[in-house]
Amino acid sequence: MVSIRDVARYANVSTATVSRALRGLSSVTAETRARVESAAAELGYVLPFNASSLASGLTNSVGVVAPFTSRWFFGTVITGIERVLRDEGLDLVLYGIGDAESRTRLFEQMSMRRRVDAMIVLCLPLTKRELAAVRSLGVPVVFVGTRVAGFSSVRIEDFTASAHAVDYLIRLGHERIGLICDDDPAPFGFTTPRQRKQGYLSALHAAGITPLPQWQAVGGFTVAGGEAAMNTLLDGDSPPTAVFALSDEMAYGALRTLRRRRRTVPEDVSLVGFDNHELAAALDLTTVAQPVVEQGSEAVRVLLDELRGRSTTPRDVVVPTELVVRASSGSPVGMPN
Amino acid sequence: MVSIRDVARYANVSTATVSRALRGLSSVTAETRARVESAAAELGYVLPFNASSLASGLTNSVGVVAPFTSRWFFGTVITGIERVLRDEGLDLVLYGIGDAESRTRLFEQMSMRRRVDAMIVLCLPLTKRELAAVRSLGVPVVFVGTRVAGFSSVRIEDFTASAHAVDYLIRLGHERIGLICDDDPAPFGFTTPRQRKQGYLSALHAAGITPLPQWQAVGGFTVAGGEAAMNTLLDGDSPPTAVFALSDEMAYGALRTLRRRRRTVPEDVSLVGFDNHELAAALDLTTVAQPVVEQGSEAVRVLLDELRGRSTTPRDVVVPTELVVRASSGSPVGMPN
DNA sequence: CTGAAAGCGCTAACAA
DNA sequence: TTGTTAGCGCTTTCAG
Repeated sequence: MVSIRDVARYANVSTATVSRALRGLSSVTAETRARVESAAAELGYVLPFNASSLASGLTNSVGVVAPFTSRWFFGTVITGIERVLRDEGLDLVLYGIGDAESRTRLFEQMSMRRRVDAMIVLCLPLTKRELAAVRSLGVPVVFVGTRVAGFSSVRIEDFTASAHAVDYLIRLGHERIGLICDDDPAPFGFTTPRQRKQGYLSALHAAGITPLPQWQAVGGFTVAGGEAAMNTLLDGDSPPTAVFALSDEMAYGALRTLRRRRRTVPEDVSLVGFDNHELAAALDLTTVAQPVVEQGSEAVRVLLDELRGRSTTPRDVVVPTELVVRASSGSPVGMPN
Repeated sequence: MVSIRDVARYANVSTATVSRALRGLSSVTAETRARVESAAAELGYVLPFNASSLASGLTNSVGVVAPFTSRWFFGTVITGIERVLRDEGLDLVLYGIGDAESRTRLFEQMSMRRRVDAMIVLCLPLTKRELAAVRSLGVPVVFVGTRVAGFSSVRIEDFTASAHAVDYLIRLGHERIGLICDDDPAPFGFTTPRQRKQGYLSALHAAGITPLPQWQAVGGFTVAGGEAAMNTLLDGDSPPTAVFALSDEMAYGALRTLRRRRRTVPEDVSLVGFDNHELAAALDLTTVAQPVVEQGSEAVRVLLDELRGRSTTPRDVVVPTELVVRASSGSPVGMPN
């Protein structure tokens, strides 16, 4: 196995110079660097990660903790994260916690200790215990999608965005506006559902509308859940003429129910989702769009600022959302447009 | 920073014993192991990855190369991979190659050299050059979704599955069967599209049907592409009464076109997709289902067998597909059911 | 800007 | 089964 010594000999310099040249340190002549680089290329040499890491104390890796990797939102954030990390020459180590058991295990053993230089946690409000564990890592941590005291975060304004979407339905003339939400408290401790729900309530309140209990149904943030929830809503007393689903995926399920039960959209029921999921356009779904790739890449930028000492106080980056109006929403029948 | 020596002192053993106990080697008394483990827990100690790695020559990491992480298929495979890796105590390092530039960069610098103990490559037929580079890593490599000479693979039978789906349409009574496919050669060098297309052609051929050129349209494996392709198909001479889309996402786009152009499904046009994407059920799409999480976990199992010397010859694991019939397909109008 | 040499903190071989 | 000790292959002082 070719070592740094081979390269040093080949390029007629010391191993220290090889190390410096290959890491791009500025304290090397352009000419020397060129010689070292061509020697390394010639011999097919790259600095072995483990030896460098041991000597320098850095891992050149960032850990990403994600509850799911298969859901569109998470996969898309990860795309944004990965892209910027790789540009910076950092590796992305993925920690999935699909269920309670692996979550416990992850935070008990803290296998990322001394394994990563920094961490990004996706949409996962941590328990006090978990936060303490994460803090004990002693590395910069950025949260995406949730705000956590003492840490940086990148997120959207769930409350405001939801209120705005519901307000749009009110301005269309709707008075009976349903909600497809999640259990409260939500699984995994997600806080997003509650904030979006508060936005819904706030908008109704501002318009002087008192929401009836039968206007709310639990959809569990899945397509199947949205489907069932819409059935519940339609079966209630004085069913809503418009429905706000807290995620596009629940809205897809709701659309299926409406199709099955021969309700036309938006004439019988208007529907608004949340996310601008990749299929929202294909399904003509009005929805609250959030920049997802950008939240990932922005999280890395914030992280790098902390990692490289450019920033020392936690930052809270809020990225903008936008209501995208498509064909699934309109004024209730009998209203002028 | 607490070191292995601190733990050794605390537990009254040598550092070697601490190392053995913490790695779960069998050559340690249960009693000793317990003492070491509690000492480590007490002091919050885990074996630092870089030092262990340098001394042992192993990284305890597996590299995963994926062209996308945001697409459902890839995110889902990664879920399967991650889960098994973590159970085995291995880390997953993600290498995304969303564009040609990052692909080139990855295989030029081979940043995974000495960084991972093994690799999984997702759905990416590599060029000769890239294969040579990967081979030079000297670590086990498993391909998911493509078969590569000299390496193990986990995949489905694209050809057979497609032929079967088209044959189903033929048996329903369809004679004019369209195809929404991809460019040939496909972007990234994907081979899947061609194999599925061959399956389509083969099924038609077996039924004595000569496919007309206007029955084929390019959809680029995206929703928008599927939408456009379906428009093309409908505008052609003697348009098909059934359409086979090589991916569910293209089928979604096709559904949108059909909805917009007031064609009913399946009365006017039957539609069959491929993947059993998470939304296929919600959209009532008949499709070829493939086990996705399982392909990921199976790939890891194959990898572990090679990594641990249990297997030395490449294996080619083919997982089964299944045609899932839903409401988007039926006999052409005028046919008895 | 470059070189010499002393670690970085484990693991593996060997001995007991 | 456990302890002793010599590396693993760089990076980082510190000199020059």
